Amino acid sequence: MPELPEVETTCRGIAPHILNRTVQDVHVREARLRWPVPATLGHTLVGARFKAVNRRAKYLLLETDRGILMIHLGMSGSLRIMPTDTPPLFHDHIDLVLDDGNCLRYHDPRRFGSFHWLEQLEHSLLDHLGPEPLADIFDGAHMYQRSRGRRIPVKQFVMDGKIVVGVGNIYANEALFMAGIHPARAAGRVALARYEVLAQTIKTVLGDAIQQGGTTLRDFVGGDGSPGYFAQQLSVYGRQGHPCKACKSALKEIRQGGRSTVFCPSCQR
DNA sequence: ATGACAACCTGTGGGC
DNA sequence: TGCCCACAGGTTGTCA
Repeated sequence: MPELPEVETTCRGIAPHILNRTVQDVHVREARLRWPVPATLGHTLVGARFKAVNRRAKYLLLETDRGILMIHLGMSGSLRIMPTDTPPLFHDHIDLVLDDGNCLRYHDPRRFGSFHWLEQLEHSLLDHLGPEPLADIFDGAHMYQRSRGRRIPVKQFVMDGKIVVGVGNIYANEALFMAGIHPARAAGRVALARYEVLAQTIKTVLGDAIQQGGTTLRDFVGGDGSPGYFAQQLSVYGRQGHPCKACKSALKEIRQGGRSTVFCPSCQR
């Protein structure tokens, strides 16, 4: 489900509600996520106080005075703040009960998300991650340099977390459209100047989506339960067969790496 | 190293 | 109406 803007929206939404709160109790109703939720999570977390809420790639890093809770939302995960006595719904797998009558509740029908406990800010899943797309060190030169000699389609290249993190299927489609680059073009055959444009469109589309509270297609909700409003600004994703907003040509859909790609065959070369 | 693909899991929508 | 298949915002692991 969530790409970087949705994770960032969640991060900002829950932060004010959990900062300086202490975990009173932990309920794990379903431990079978992408990786098993540690059986000791409750023991470790009860009594811990949240000190900072950060994000790295699509991982949420909830820092406590004892260690760090690392959460990934997978395809269908969401985190919400609600009164502890709210009856859990189907697929509400985990509650972190706070000391103010609220809880942080994790909902995830497909169970592709994960909970990890870190003693230090160090984990194999965080190794080898590419730069943050909104950081200055991520630029066209970086993509250009990393793409030389590669035949992989540029769409799949920008979705590779070792190149740049956080760009999922929706925003990869949108950024390529904005940059006028054909998604099937080999990554190694995109010129530096075009990568400079692409780096900028990635930053723009992610930044705009964060401002809109993310994209809600089906079920994404932020920390307060409200949806994101970026879906209405999508130019290509989900608009196959509809007219290009720039040239009115019919948008085309193809499959790349098992994922849907939508683009304008006229504007994108 | 690279790239292709299966795997993890549930829900939904379209076609018949 | 009901059934079956394809597909959905992600990522890891395996294999050639």
